[in-house]
Amino acid sequence: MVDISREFLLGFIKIHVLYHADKEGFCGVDMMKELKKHGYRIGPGTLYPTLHRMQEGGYLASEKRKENGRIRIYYRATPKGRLALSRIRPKIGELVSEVLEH
Amino acid sequence: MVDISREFLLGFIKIHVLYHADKEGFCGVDMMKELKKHGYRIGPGTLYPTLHRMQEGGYLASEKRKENGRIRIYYRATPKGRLALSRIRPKIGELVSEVLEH
DNA sequence: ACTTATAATATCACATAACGATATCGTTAA
DNA sequence: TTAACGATATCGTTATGTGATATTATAAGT
Repeated sequence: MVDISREFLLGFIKIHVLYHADKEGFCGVDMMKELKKHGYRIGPGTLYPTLHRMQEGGYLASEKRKENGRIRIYYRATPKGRLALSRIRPKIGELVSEVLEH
Repeated sequence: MVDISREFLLGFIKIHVLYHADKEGFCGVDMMKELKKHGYRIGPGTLYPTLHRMQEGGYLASEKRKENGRIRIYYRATPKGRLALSRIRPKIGELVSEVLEH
């Protein structure tokens, strides 16, 4: 655990993934860059298995696209993924009202 | 994973734990009740090892107290725990501005 | 055409964590 | 003294996290 607060924030990463998968779709490297912008350092050895599991769990669907000759795998949220996101939202609200506002 | 969004929310539970450990201290059963109020079902087999790990990681300190004859172990946040919490707060803010507000 | 560089994704091996079921341990009530 | 109970601990299995490394495919250089 490199960063002091890493163990608390792994779920946050997945939620960001779900959100972006719902909003616009992304491939692995896109997501790593996006997460880096938010201050999360996540390596391919963590991200890719996570994407695979989220897909197996039915939260994400993937599609292979050729782009500049490269094959890239794009992920989108499934209905189940969107449902999960909608259930997570109020929990974020609770966390805020407790941890941020008090 | 019983609940659809459980895997995303485990970190939330730890953050609630950290928050309450900072604010008022608690013992295991208190925490289970508190989390239940927030809609998280967490069993002793998950909570206690988590508390132990958080203590080993230096986030929590514990103190045994006798209460109605029962020995109960109370947990408080350490300086490191409070530091972690202060680093987590802005991440919650980011999550909100992205997932809740957009 | 062949080699090299590069970019995206996948896998391996090990360590750590989640969690239901069950056990332990100490105290009070009968 | 022992039965019941409440709080915490442990076990065993399965799942997850992670760095390091491999694979795959195209593009660029010679």
